[in-house]
Amino acid sequence: MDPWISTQPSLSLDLRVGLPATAAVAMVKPKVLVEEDFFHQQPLKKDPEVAALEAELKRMGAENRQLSEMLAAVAAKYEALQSQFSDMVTASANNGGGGGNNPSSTSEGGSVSPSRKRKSESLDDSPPPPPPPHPHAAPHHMHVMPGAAAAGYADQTECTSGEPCKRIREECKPKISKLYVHADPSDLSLVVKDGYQWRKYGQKVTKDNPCPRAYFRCSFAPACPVKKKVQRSAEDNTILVATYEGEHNHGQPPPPLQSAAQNSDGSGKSAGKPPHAPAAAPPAPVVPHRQHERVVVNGEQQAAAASEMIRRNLAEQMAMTLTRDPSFKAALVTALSGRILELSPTKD
DNA sequence: CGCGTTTGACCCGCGC
DNA sequence: GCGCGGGTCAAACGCG
Repeated sequence: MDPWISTQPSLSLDLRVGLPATAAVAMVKPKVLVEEDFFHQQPLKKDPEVAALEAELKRMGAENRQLSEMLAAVAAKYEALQSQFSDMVTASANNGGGGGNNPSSTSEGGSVSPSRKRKSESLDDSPPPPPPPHPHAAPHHMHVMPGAAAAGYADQTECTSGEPCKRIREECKPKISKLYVHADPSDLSLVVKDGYQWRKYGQKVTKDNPCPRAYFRCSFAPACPVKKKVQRSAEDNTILVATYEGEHNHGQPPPPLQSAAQNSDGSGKSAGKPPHAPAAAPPAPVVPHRQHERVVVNGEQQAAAASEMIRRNLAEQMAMTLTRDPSFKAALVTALSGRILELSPTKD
């Protein structure tokens, strides 16, 4: 993600307060160009007013440069923090993931096991098999909804003697993300096309929602621990809420060449045996919430979508960082007040 | 016949 | 301890 920042050498700040961050970042230079053209097209009216405006423009330009430097500093800080964060993530993946200090989810490695086996396993005193190395390759937090707990990177505290295991289980919960998909209300199939192959293993009517909830497991790789719950929104029947748990430990299945998006969800019967792709898991291929039953069908489009998401996230984070920076605020206030004073009718 | 879905039953955690 | 509700299992069923 950082490459995008580095490709923006001079994010000349165009102080458009109130606009979305993405827009503010996207349109930088045009305004300056227009103003320059404005001056160039009126060279004859070189009266004091124009001179004053020119001086003001120079002043603004200087401020612009200053703000750009501040922005660069913020971006550098962001990069540093980002790399620090990824280091921590990889470190924790190496320590906790394979270290054997993983009290929950030990059953994920085996193809089967969960609850019912647990009883017989508890009778059997054989220790649970060591968990497979947790991939954690690429956190796909992009489409994690703010309310959805992304507990994947919760600090992996050990089970201290006094701590209730409940807490441990909570912290070691697989990463959860939510996806909102717009679907035809007449379509009763709880199908969310996200590019992976899913096998339905259950359906249940829950208390708070008359619409049934469907349970899916990733059927692309036998050992893939990812599960998915799909349920229509109680408020809006046209919205499917897909809740993903865990991370894929395999690559995305190749898109079908023909009849794209027909079978991409695993709802199709002929799942077949897809070629194995043991590469590190890419982020779950999708999808800003509220896609309109639209599937990213090839890698290029996925890359583009992911890149777009990254840029958007980055822009939003930078905007947040900037708005939290008091010095940036001060500079902004100075610039704006200067501009307001300059435009005020009492000016003489 | 093989594979995926359906669906009723069971298990287990949690709150009271 | 008990009941409730969510999650999972597995036999039955359907389809190609």
